[in-house]
Amino acid sequence: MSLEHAILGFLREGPMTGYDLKNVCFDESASHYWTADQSQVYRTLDRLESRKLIRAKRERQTTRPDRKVYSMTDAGTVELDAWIARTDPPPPLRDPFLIRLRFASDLPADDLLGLLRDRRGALQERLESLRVRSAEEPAEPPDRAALLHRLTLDAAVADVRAGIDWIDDSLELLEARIEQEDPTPPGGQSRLFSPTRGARGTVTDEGSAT
Amino acid sequence: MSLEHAILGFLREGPMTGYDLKNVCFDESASHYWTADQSQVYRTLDRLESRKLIRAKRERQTTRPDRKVYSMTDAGTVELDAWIARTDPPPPLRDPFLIRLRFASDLPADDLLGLLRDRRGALQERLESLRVRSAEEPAEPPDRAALLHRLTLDAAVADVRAGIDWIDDSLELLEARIEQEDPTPPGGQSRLFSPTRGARGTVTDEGSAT
DNA sequence: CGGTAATATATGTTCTGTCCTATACTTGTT
DNA sequence: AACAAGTATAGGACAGAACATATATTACCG
Repeated sequence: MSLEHAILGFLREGPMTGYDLKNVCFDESASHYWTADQSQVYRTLDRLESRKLIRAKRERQTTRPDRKVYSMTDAGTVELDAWIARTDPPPPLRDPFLIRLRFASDLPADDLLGLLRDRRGALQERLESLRVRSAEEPAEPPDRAALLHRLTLDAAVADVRAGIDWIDDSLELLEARIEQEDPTPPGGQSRLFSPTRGARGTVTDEGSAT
Repeated sequence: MSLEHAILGFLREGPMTGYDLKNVCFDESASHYWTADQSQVYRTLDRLESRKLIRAKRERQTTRPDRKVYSMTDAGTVELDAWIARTDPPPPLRDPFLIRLRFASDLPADDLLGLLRDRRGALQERLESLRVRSAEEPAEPPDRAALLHRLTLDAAVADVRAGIDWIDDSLELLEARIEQEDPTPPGGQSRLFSPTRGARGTVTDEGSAT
């Protein structure tokens, strides 16, 4: 359902081909909150067309293969507006990493901490790439649609940051607990230099304070 | 894959039936980071058994229908440990609400704000139920496994709070923008009493500061 | 001339997850 | 006696998504 309406949303802003939807809309514009496979896009377009929510116009091209330019119908606009006004519960958190963590109690202490640090690194990378994308957007959104797009980026950033902060808190709790369980640190190695965590601020205001 | 390993994880802590896995493990213990359908649990158990990662023992019961108690095999333990040590990228954010928001620019201002406020309410409810569940857990986790379980709860709480904070920021930005676009507030209704947002602290320290 | 990349669409297959229905036995309620 | 609720397992049907592969055209590069 969501993909259908995302496509309707994009098509309302202007006619487009399946190719553009995939490579421009989903890969470049919406990938931080929704992704879609190429095959999924084309099949969904077929379905939307057969339901008369969009309409296709085949275009002969001399320099490129033929393409089908889709545009909204009135029925499509109605359907989209109805869907947008709908309210349904926020999607539940669903993260394999938390399964791992939950059952990682038998891991050697270092591996356990390593698990968290790896995840932290991955989130940090994601945050950086979101920062880049954010920077590409106009600082002052020109219209309401641009502002809403900006808000979706903010949501993704907030999500990743929350993950990083949670990891930092978890690392602290775990390190304390591990020390308490085994009061003999292995050869001064674990406590003496700890590349564990940067200052919290570094995470929060994206590097400017490094 | 994840469900399989979640089941292996639970079974490592002790033999269990499909019924218990569904009603105790997934519905009560793990629901804040992973859920599973009843039919999915039983089918996954079948699959794990056929792959020799778990083993079933049929138990005749006089007072209740027969049940199959599953327990781990050595192969299952190996598989679980390997999976836990694996590192894969954090799941991308994937939220239909952000699709709605992104394409909601044509909505009347009040409806747009209503969309966000509704979502905020739903998240607040979720936060409350997490708070209740958190309170049921021992304040000081007795062992490492209990600590890890606690961390998963913290992750869920952090996730929901990030969502609420993001909404609050978004409401502020949107209200400013709407006012700027239409400098004539409709009959003093929108600005005079604004049930829009509680103090930020209220969200963060769960109601004690109401 | 051959290979790769970009443009453009389409289909087959598989997996995960959800919903629904069915079956069977026991206990407690009306 | 009928019915609901709890315990316990199972399977059909289907939607959404992921993965793989196929095909056609043109442009560019070595």
